[in-house]
Amino acid sequence: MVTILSQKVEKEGIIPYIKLNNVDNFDIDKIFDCGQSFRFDKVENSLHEKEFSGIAFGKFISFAQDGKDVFIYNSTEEEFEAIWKHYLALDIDYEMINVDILSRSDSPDLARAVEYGKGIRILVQDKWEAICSFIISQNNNIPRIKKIIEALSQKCGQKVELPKGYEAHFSGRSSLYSFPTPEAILELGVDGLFELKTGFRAKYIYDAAQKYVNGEINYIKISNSTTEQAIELLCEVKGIGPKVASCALLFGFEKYDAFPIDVWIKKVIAKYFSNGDEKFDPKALGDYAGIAQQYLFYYERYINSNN
DNA sequence: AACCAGGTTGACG
DNA sequence: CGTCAACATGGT
Repeated sequence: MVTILSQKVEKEGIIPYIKLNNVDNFDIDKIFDCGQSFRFDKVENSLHEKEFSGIAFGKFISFAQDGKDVFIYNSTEEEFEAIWKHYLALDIDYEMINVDILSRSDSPDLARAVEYGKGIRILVQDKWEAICSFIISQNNNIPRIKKIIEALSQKCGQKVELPKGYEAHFSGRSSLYSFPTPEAILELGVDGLFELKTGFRAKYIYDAAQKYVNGEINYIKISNSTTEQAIELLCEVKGIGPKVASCALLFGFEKYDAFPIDVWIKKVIAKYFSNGDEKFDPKALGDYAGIAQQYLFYYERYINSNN
């Protein structure tokens, strides 16, 4: 499905990158602009039509795109196979998923949302990072979520180096520190977290770190559970409710039927999926309801930004 | 100067 | 069980 067209090797002035050609259902702007990840920023004055760079899995990485050509800077072929291919969901058949979603409902609005959101991919993010990030996201807005996560990373993450020659691919806004481990969060303590302007979420983050380290939150067990059970497991952490749990599962655990219900989606349900007073059940949208949710979310925000 | 931001908690009917 | 203020902080 995805082939590596070329891999430039490091030599005078030419930095290594990977190029993939003819990639369908893939749009870098939509992927990094739909609110699922917080550590990537658009690269201004990119050599490509669109480019986002940031930190994931402790590495600086940049994803760029011209038409159906995708470029990955600062990755070897081995790393691409081991990490980025899965992270970008390039091993997942979105054509099939879109067909499946559309087969679950005859709503023309859903069809429009899928059409409009085509190209979004659910990243497969680090599990701890997803849990922690979406705790921070509660009752908060995206710019400030990013700011808090950056501060947290600078405070107790690991320094990540920007390889020589990659300055042009660095957005310059995101910092060069990895996302902190739960152990580092424990060392920082509730007071340290509070100083980073996390507010009432400080004790929530600490509790999550504690339960992640001592095994009360067992990511293997969560992975092997049904989405319904996994939500219950995650909700044992103070500050994780059904919405945050669903986000962590959708964005970190490949639980594509997890369906986070936030204020926007509430509006979507009321507008498009209200059948009298019968309650809407996300199960109606099938095994990929969470991906449908992303399409609907992205579409609804677009509708509301143009009026 | 109020009100909101991709929610959750704990208290109260 | 459903409802609702309070919760930090920064931006309009």
